[in-house]
Amino acid sequence: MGNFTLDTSEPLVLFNKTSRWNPFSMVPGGAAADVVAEGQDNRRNVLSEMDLFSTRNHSHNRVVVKKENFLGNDLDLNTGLNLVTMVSNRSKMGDDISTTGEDQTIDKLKDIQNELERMNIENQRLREMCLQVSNNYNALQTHFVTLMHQQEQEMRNENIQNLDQNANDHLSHDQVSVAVPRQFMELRQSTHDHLISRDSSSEEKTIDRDTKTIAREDTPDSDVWTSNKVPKLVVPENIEHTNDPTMRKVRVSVRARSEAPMISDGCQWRKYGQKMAKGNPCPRAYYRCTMAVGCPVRKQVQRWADDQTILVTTYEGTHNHPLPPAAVAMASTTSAAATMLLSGSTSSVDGFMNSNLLAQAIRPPNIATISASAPFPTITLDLTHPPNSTPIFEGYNNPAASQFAMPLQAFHQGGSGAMVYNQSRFSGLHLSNNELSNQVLQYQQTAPPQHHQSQPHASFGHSLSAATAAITADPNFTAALAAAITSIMGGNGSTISPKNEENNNREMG
DNA sequence: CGCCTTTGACCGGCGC
DNA sequence: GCGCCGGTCAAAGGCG
Repeated sequence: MGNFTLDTSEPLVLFNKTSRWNPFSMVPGGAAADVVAEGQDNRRNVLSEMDLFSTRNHSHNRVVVKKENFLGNDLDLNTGLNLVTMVSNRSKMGDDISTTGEDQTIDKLKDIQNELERMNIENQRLREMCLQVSNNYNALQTHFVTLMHQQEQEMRNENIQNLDQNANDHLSHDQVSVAVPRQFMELRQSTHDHLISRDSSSEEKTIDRDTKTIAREDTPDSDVWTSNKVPKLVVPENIEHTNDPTMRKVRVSVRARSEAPMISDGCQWRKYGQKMAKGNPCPRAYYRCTMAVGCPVRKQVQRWADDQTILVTTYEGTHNHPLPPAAVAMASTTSAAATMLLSGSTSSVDGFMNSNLLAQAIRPPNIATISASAPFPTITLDLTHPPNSTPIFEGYNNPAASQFAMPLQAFHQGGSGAMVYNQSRFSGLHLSNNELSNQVLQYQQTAPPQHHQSQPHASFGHSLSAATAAITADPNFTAALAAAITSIMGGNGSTISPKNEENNNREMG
């Protein structure tokens, strides 16, 4: 696998149907072996392409020589350095070479030509596939960004309207989502009047932050993301850029069955602590996002006490920087869940999810736990009940596959479990199964569709899902293609780097 | 050298 | 006030 060189940038000259490949006519005037060996790039590339389909492990630099040996051995012709002389002599001597030998040679050459033509066709087909996948990826990315932009625009308009018209109104059910965190945190101790005043200030903050968000896209800060570490990043416009400490109090917990010590979510994390938590024999690891200086996002990773095959990842906070495409899915998921938790209203969930035609297709119940008994309001997405047996994010060696499959899997229905809804101290929330499901399905519509295309099918479907996810997640198309091929070929691996795996295995047991 | 993990110390909230 | 607990800090060391 690692030896593949898939160069589709140039037409394959010698494979071209219009130019028949003839080893004796490769170099007009003779000296075929010498000239080829000294390297005409086109020809060398062509021969390298041949190796792509060969079962033999050729080195690129030696291919030409091997070809020569091939002719020499199989056709019983001396094609060594004296090839010029041989060819020349043959043309002079004419009948010295037996006609049966020539026939055999011609037959074998024809076979080789046929083989090459088949390879050429196959190569063309692969190129078309690559092109199509690339186009699909670009189209989906554009669509996704467009939807996110629309959603942000809607939210901004809603904020402005509320600010203009409802400055002195009572809190309404459809309060702007970002205004809710403080509102929620103060519920138990604030009077109605307090809520009104706080809400107004929150709304002002919201608009102010929106302005900052827009400004940030044009600031030199974004230049950070032109580094070669992350070739291309997407500003998650649905994700609020805020350092508001109240937002950090909301947590989104993702529970997933995985042997991997840590689920790769596309972000860069630095571990800053580890503690033994009460009631759990497995240590809890603390990570902070290191993709930008001052990013407030934290996450905790811990195996579940009741079932240590289940990994619980708890996110807290909102990224204050653009995210790589691979991280957008998870960040969007957690952000939407957090906002949903805080707003308790479909109309205020970031414009993320409005009503949709698929709502009736929901096969409840989902798994999402909202807990107010924890120190901080927490919504838990339980991904341990995959719709079709094996969780998608396990068993694929490309992190990108898990990055995308994991959040999406939470939203695949198929009777995946029950939505546990605990409102104990949550009088302010209303969140029905239907609402969550509506939002969830809307998210599905905004996500690259190939993910759920793959769901109904078994192994190949999963492979395809992993492949398409990898391609979608990886801005480097070549790398993504390699990952995709690996996935299709059934590679195994972890969702994290070997180093991390080793370390985390030691830690997490 | 930069980035990461490790790990003991420290801090603040909470219950008794 | 004290102890427990969750969360964070920061120095030390490892790694590529």
